[in-house]
Amino acid sequence: MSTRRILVTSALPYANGPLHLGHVIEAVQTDIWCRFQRMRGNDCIYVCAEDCHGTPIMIRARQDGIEPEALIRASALEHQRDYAGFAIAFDHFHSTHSEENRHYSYELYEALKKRGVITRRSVRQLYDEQAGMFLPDRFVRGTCPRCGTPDQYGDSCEKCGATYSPADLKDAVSTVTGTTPVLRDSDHLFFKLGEFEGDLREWLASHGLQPAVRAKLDEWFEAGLKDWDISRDAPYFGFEIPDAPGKYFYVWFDAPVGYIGSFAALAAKRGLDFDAYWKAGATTELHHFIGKDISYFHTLFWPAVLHGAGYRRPTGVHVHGFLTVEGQKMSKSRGTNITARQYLDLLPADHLRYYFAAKLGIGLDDIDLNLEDFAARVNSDVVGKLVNIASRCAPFIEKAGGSLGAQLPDPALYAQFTAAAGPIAALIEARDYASAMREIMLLADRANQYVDQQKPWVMAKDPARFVEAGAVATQAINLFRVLMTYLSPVLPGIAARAAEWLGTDAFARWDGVQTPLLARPLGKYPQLASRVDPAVVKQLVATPPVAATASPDSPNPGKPVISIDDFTRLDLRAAKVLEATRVEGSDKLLQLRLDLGSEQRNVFSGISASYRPEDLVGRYVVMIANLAPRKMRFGVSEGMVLCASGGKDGGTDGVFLLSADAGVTPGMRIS
RNA sequence: GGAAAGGUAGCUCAGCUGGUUAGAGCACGGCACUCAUAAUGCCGGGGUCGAGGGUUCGAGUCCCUCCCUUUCCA
Repeated sequence: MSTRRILVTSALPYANGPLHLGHVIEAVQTDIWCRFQRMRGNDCIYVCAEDCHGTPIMIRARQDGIEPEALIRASALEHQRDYAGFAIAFDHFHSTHSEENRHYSYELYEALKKRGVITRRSVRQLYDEQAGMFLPDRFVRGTCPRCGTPDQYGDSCEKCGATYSPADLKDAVSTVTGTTPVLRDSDHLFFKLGEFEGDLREWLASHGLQPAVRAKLDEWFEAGLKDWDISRDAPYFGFEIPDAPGKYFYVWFDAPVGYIGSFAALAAKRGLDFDAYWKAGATTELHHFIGKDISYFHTLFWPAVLHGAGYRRPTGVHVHGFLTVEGQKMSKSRGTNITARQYLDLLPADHLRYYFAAKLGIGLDDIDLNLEDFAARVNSDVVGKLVNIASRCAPFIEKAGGSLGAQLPDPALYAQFTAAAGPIAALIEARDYASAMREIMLLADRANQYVDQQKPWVMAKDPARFVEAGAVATQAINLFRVLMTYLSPVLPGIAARAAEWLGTDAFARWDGVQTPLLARPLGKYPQLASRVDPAVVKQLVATPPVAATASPDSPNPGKPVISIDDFTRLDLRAAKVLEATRVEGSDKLLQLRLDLGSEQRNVFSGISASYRPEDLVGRYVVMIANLAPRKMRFGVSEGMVLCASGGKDGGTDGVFLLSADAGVTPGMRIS
């Protein structure tokens, strides 16, 4: 088999928030494939990068009172740490805010311009005069022009599903300043996607995209390919366009270029041949793993841009569905927006990797993380079936002298297991991991049946039959080794521990299973994996742990000095009380509906003893807007209202709400 | 609104181009075993395959209508 040279990417995480399990499932899908390719002897490179540009980053940095560069640096570190926690084995993780990316963004742009597929025309957009900037759709809210639902985004209505232009919105408000935006014209640069329809059709015809993706593409072709707006006006965090001062590349133009930039940085380090991977006619493979939300960019714009600029096009674009939790889409207020870190703080990475693998097929269907199912599945498959084969046999090896036997008592059974190497490899190659896991677990059942039939524990009661029991164990452990080889791309942590026990080369190569492990001394059997406690799994969607506070009994607690950065982590806002109601069943809590300007929040506050609900409506309070939502018996509290209180030591009873002076409007920042 | 995907045992899912009594894992019940992280093995109960029509000798599998869920709309 000739060695394939493969470059693989997964979508770049955006630098404005932590990694959540939706990012993780994609990275796991990609990582399994890459590890598998390497075991097969292929030369497989996996790159990714931090996606750093765009208005949201700029606004977020401004809100946090830091430079965008500081924001993206911190975010990239956090993302890489979390990816590492899930054993995602990147060859390189780069940044779209890098010299390499600037270089290739310019190069692609220049090439496209030379080819005559960049055009310029005027666009009328909403402009925030106070902030001095054009507003992306997501930064405008207003009333849906069709159904009249208030407080909708500038591009579509959540209620009736209508899509429209922000200029059509009624009572539009900028979420940046809270002011009413005006219409203003500006020249934009466009990529003439329609010029590439023939090339795209030809490319699609020769590449095995998933049927659902293909159907979607047909739909897009049917509708006609429109020009793509690739520029944005200053102020914008990104790359300024060389021949268009004051204009920047739209983040979606330079984001996929991040794949190139990241590879280029790696190539410089390793001395790889750049052209062999990226220039037209390249014989290497290029595979992108993405979520279905961004398939338009990856199946139309990206191949067209690459082709237009004289670059090679992707070999494969592999699209997966979204991750849902407990049957619902991930939602902060429901507590189902599980971050990578939250998971890693509670449970081992391999367990989730297995669960995802067991559910990832080739379709675009959403994948549900059902917590009960997760615990049952992992405990039963990974621990009860797979690891059990090894752990139940290890004692017999020890009794037989500590080494694997010199031959297999049942070579035919072993051959059945190794015969699966081809079919299982084909399934993983085709990214049908769910089917592969099913096949593997069927074999795990067979291995347990074998042990059960042989009854080595009966043999081990008679010292004269220790060797016989050891032979059965040798057979079973070899069966385990075959299965562990198939699973090692999925379970790198367990595979690493098993390799310490069986030998470092035990799972190194896919076809290593052709040679059984015999007459090899084994170390002490290690705990390879442990069961998960369903109660712990439940905590994934429970209240995020509240940061430990100073010990309550220290008088006037002398809290440590903090930096301005610590302070700016708090998003303090002025909020207007829209509704206040007593909470049935609680003598302390009031339920408040707060207006934050851009949104409304539901907050529970323990002020019932000091305030009457009817006195609160209409007044302003101070709230922490970025406090993690907390699930309470009566509902989810999405923030916290600040009060002064004397406490029992202060000698004063009651709590006292903080408020703001006249002139304040809902959502104003407090600093 | 337009389009797509899906609705199969309590749960998570397989069921290819229509063909014998609809499958798996988990959960559940019984039995066996005790080597193993209360693991494993054997047996079993459990589904009008979203609803209603139609095509066919025969439909979970094709067609139509409807209901529900999810997603996409640059």
